[in-house]
Amino acid sequence: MSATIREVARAAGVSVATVSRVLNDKGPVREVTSRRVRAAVDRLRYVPHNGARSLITRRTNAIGVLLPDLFGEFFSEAIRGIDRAARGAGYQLLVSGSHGDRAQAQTALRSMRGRVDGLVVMSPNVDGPTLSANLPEGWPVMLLNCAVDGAAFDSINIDNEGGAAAMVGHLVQLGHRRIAHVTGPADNWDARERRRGYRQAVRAGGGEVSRRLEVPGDFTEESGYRAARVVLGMRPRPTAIFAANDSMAIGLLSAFQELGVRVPGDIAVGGFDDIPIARFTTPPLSSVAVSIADLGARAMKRLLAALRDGRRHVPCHETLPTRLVARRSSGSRTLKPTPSTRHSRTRRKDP
Amino acid sequence: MSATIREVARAAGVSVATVSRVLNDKGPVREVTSRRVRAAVDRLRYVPHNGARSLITRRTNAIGVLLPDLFGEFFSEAIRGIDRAARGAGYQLLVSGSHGDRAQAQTALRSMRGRVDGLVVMSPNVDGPTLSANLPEGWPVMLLNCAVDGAAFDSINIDNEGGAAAMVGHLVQLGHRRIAHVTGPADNWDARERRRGYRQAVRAGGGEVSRRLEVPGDFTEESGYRAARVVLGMRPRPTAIFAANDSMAIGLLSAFQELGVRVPGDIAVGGFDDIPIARFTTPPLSSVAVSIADLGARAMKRLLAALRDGRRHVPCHETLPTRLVARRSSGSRTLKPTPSTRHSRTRRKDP
DNA sequence: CAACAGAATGTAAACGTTTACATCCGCGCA
DNA sequence: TGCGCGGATGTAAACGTTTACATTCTGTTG
Repeated sequence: MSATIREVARAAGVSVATVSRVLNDKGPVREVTSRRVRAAVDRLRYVPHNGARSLITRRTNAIGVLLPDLFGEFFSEAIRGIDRAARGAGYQLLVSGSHGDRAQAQTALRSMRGRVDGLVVMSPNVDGPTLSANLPEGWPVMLLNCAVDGAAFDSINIDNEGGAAAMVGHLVQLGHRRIAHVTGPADNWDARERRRGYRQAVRAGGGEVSRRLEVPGDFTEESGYRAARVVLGMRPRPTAIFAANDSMAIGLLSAFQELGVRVPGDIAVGGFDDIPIARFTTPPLSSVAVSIADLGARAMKRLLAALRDGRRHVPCHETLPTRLVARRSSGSRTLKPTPSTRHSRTRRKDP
Repeated sequence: MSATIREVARAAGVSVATVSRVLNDKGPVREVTSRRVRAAVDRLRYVPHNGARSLITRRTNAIGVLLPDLFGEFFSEAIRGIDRAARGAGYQLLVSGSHGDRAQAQTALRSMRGRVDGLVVMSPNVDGPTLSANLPEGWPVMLLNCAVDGAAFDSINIDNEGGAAAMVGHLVQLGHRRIAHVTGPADNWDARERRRGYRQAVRAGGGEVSRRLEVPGDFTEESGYRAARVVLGMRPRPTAIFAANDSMAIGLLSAFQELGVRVPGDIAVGGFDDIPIARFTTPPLSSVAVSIADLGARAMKRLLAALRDGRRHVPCHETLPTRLVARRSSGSRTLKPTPSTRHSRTRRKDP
């Protein structure tokens, strides 16, 4: 199909070693020879075979990315950040999404062997031991927002608990004492952490702590939509709701709009993630900003550093801070932002 | 680092050929031998080296995906669809995003050699010839939503023109005759096609066709936000706007809300893409649905088929139909959808 | 018991690179 | 002239697999 280095060598009348030297400019080679080789390369449209090359160099210049799923803003942002950092360092991305069960994850992991130099793993619903059991020994791995089990791996986590506490604290400060919570999936680590932050902040603020105020959700808009009716049915009725993510908060807003319940007049709403659309909902949604793209980029940077350090790298753990973004849905009396700042962060280029 | 097949062979007291046979279960091997080999594999935690394997088998079981960018709903959906289909067939994805200029695209292309069996290319702002010049000869390639130049490659395109015409026709049917259009970037193929559909439908409906009704945008929410004021300044004022994508339409809605302009009462709004959030805006946004994930999945399926056919595959072109989704922003008098159907399509699992 | 078929296993040559080492050549210098 | 030196180039051995082919077993049959 494609030309090999041997054919190029023959065409240029030199040895394969010389061609290799020209291509990677290593070692001495005369100008005239170099030109002859380059001409042959162009003529034959030669492109080096990366598989063969990485077999001998023991470097692939690729990073494997394991994701539990490929839905929505969150993962697309994460990939974007990872890709940006990887590209900057000359690395490619081998992406693998949707690992429902253990077997799938294992298969994906195995297929990475010999194709990548390191791994970024992001799976909030897979526990650490499972992972480490399936991982080849001594691979550079960066855990992203996983339930870390210990010091075995490098990891970066979002400060879910702190962020949730900040949002709930914000609601408390606005005078709310009965604050409902729409939770995420029970097996999701982020969701559990956020609930912990919620409980802690409610307690700290002297609000009512009760399981009855916690409505189970699953991170989908629909579950938020349904949760709205549940919350409205509570007696006495909560004056605020903290949804474990923005998608569910949007579901809440949508339901309230339909039911004629005013936000934040009748009930205040807060979300988590600050997805781009949050500033465009009606009313604009108060949320907790986590720069997912930065999270990804940072993970990749640290992985690359670990790759450079080699065996003498020591794993470390990091928690990324969040930022409270108060908009109208929580009833905060912040100034109305100007259009330019309102939109500045949002860059979407898709048709 | 990791064990090799040779070490496994030695540990099991057999030859490498036997190990290989056990692992790929090809050729006859006694049950007892097989068990010994498997035990050694487990003990050494052996995982085959895919690079070496694909060097000799000439198959990588990976597909390269070239994207112009990694922003937003559109691309994440596309990747999702592609990934789903690829995974189903046992293929991995080598993703490469953000190819601003030609050189970057070429670099990305080159780095694919020897790592993938085929390519899915999606770049609405790169012309065909440029691409084909950089592509290794005879590679299976599927063009996604590109400005196809001819019969050289396989391609799948969205029916941008038809979709835009459907939306504008819908507005015409509701009585609108002065319909403004917020365009996409000038160099974007989708954007140009949508404008063509807009013009054609306006003409067909006996509406006013004029360059002055076309406001330049760039697919960002912000450009839609700015376009709102431009449109409101037109005299006589248009009674409807068709935005070339939903992001810009959302920008329009946001601006109108701020300015106290009622939608659809004072002005009707239509978008394109039917991104998940469209049904949650206020008012819900009328749009043109294109199943991006299906687009990706379909592309991958056809690529895999082409891979199977090998040399006797003939390239073919396909146009994917769109579906008009009339919601309240256009003022259509459709029944209010029930909650369940409203939400059914939206599945997001991100925190 | 010889011969043989077929199953089980081993040997070694690929695949397309990189690179340590060997070789060759021209040149300055004793 | 002979020698050493360093720059330019070639040779061949890796890298970790698969697989055609050769070889060795194990029964079965004449």
